[in-house]
Amino acid sequence: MASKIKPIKSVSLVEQVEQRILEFLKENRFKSGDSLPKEIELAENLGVSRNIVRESLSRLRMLGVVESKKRKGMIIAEPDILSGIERIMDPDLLGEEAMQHIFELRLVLEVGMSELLFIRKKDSDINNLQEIVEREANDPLCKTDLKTRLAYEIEFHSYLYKMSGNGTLNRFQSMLLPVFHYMMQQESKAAAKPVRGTISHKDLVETLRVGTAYEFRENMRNHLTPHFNKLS
Amino acid sequence: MASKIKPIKSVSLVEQVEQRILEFLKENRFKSGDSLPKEIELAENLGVSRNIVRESLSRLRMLGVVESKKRKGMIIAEPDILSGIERIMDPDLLGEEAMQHIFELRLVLEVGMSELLFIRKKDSDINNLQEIVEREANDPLCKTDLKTRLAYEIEFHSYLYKMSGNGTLNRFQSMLLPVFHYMMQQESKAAAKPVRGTISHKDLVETLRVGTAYEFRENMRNHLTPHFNKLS
DNA sequence: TAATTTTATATGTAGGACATGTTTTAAATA
DNA sequence: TATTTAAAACATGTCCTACATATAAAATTA
Repeated sequence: MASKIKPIKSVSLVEQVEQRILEFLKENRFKSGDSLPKEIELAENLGVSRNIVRESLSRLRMLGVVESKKRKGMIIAEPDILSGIERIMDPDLLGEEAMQHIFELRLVLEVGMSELLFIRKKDSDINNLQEIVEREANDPLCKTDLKTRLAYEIEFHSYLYKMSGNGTLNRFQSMLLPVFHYMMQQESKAAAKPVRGTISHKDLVETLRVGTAYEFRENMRNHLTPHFNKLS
Repeated sequence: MASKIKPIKSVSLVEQVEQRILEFLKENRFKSGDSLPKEIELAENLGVSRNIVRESLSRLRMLGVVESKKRKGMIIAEPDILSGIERIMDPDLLGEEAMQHIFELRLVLEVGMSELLFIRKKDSDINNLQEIVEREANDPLCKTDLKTRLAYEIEFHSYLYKMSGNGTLNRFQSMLLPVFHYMMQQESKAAAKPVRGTISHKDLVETLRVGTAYEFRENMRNHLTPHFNKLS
């Protein structure tokens, strides 16, 4: 066990101010649309320069907590929990461990998503999925070209996220794509055996149409078997 | 249908610079530990003031993409995909829709997580879970006090995330807690009938011990039934 | 009254100055 | 010479002032 020396509170001024402003907003139950004190007032009240306040606000602006208009000042907005992630979800920036975690997350989401799909599926959704599957089946490239197959794979699974009716989930999936791409490439390089589960996209659509959430969940688990087998 | 006038690219300088720096890092395959050009150089090369560069770097610093030391300059770090979310995951800041999405996300994760649990479970984990369950069963407060029951609920489910062996997932769950708390309070206020699934924590532990990932998944789905029933 | 112009103001951008704490270099001491 | 100590150099951190820009609000005009 490490005898960690001491963490000490050596957070930057900007970070402290950011926290103070966030606390201020929470404690005072600021609602979307309310207007914030202006930068100079914040700076004076906090006893720091306007620069520091601006850096803090810039961070909050990035997270979608506040929005600012030229003369009107700054107003509260509903933060976007994904905006921060969006910028850095890139294989060139993330570490191996993070990538692995995210890849696993995708598997977890798709298996766990079943219930939402059955609650919110519409006939048009099934038809659209059917159309994707047929296009995939009739595409001769699909047998030979890995890139083509990957494209259908993505199109199909992306549609499922959209069907979930959960916008956050849906956006999250679109961010996952680069990581997904990267991991698939690694896989195809390493093993050179693009094993596929015994359950196809076609089967999944059929289950969505006439099956149950429970069946779909297990079929999806089966469909993803090659990926699960890679875990340890 | 809206005839949206024009979005136009009216992004702030800070945002542009942030993007440019991120692109710069990606394109040049910067690795963790590499050092960035100094602020003044960035400012000169980009043709903006040092203030702008600093605001951009402040954002990247928040996301964990870079770290800075007094004289050494700034170095690349492995970004933390959750650091942005962490600050704003608060019922007082999030909107109703986001809260709903997050709550659903929790359900999806816990059902989908089963496979990871069975891949990574250890005997000590089972024993620890068993201990939690027994403590819960022997606590007389559990029958009457909703707060106590909620505490056990959280302790149990939190441990599952820890067991998943996925640090990202685990941290994410700890952030979810405030939202979870909030939603549970809303539920108990509205219906006043804390319905519980037919599968108890004890059952789940037993399934973890002697069952399969498939059984656990369905049992967890059952355990969460009251929450799923609230969805539409 | 309605349309137009002007004004006031809060944010956006720029650039200079100094503080702070490291790292390197140089000086001083043994 | 080797080691310790002090000085200088330097990048980030903080503060300040000034001005640009856009727009809500006020004043003016038709």
